[in-house]
Amino acid sequence: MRPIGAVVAELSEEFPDLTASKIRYLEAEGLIEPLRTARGSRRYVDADIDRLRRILRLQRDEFLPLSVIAERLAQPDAPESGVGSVPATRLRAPRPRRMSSAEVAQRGGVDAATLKELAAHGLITEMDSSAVDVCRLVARLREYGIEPRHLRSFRVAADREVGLVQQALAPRRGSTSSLEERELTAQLLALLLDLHIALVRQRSSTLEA
Amino acid sequence: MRPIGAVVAELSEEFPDLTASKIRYLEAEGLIEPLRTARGSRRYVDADIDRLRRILRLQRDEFLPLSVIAERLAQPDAPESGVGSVPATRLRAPRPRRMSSAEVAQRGGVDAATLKELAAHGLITEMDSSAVDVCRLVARLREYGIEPRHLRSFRVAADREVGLVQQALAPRRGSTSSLEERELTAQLLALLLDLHIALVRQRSSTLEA
DNA sequence: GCCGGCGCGTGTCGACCCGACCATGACGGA
DNA sequence: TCCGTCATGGTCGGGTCGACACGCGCCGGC
Repeated sequence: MRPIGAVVAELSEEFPDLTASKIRYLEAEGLIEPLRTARGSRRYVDADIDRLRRILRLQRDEFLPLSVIAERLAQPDAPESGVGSVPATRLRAPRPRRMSSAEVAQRGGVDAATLKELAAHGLITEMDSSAVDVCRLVARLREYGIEPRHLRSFRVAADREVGLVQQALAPRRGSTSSLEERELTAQLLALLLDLHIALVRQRSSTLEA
Repeated sequence: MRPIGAVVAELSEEFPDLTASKIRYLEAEGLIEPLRTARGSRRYVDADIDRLRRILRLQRDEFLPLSVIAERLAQPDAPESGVGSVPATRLRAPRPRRMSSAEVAQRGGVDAATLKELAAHGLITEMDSSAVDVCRLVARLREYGIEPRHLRSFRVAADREVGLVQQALAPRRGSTSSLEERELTAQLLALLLDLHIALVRQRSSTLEA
């Protein structure tokens, strides 16, 4: 239950260039709504401070624009860590362009032999921009001693992941537009990706101990 | 070796609202420097296109300001794939807190039975904040008819992924500080995660056709 | 009487878009 | 062959929008 000046003082440790002006602006943009005294003076409770702190961190650490921050705080879906949306857009956006093998190899920074190896292990099925990404990643993994043959299980995992989505959406087949279907596919894949991430994190944290 | 219009055409698939004006602006800001013909017309080679694509992805997917993008591209640390940093921070950041099963179930929005099922399938091994994430995701996947038993392969995939990292870093064991080691682990996991994403994308794009 | 708070207007910076105006090269018709 | 026109690309200056900083004049309380 503090006035705006106290809020600035309290948060100025973590955010030295926070000003009352900025806090008012955030309110004008609908990101916070503090209580008001009878005279119109703003009063902030602990929950407001917490929310404010989260907003400022998202700005400072992740450079998010306020509009995106607002969205993210509005959805209690994935409140901590709040990544979710990133794999979603990443999965949805780029519609791949077909290329020649030579182009893929060149852009991906690998030689023809490596490319053949990747195809043989099922890591590349289409020659397009996603294949270029795969090449680049494989090249970097090599620096750590990880070879394409070690990565076969990734192919299996990806196949299952996509297969699961296909299976889950099979009942709706035909009853929705193809646009909606693409959207649904992207959403489901994003969810599964988050699950994958969460599981890996769980494993790797036990690994540290 | 294409003029600016061709660049716009080529990239407008992935970035529909890309304009020549914007490309010129990015050049003015020092993010790209294409060749020039004798007459002064800009000419872009493949490397320029790749760099441009990375810049645009960082803008679209991570909302980074150009100044930060410039920095990031200047350092060859984790330049490729552009995503890397996101799973990296996601993987690195939250140090898990241990909780009771009841708390995990409550926070994750599932009942005790579901939690037991998840543990039985190996999807939850530790009762901590990552387990809460898993619960939430599973709950949402249920809306699509995907049950915990369908997700066993995810456990396997996560195990292999972490195992691979462990194996790859085994030779360096002891020769580096534990801090560096954690950093390396996070980097490698991020790379593998990107690979996973790229593979899934490749699969799902063939699925559409 | 001074300080903290209020709203309001104006200024700034980043990230662009757009229109004006000029140069070039390819074209089709007189 | 010459000429008009059109598509494409160049610079330059102004306009816009988001995200603020700052200063003003005005209040109310101690």
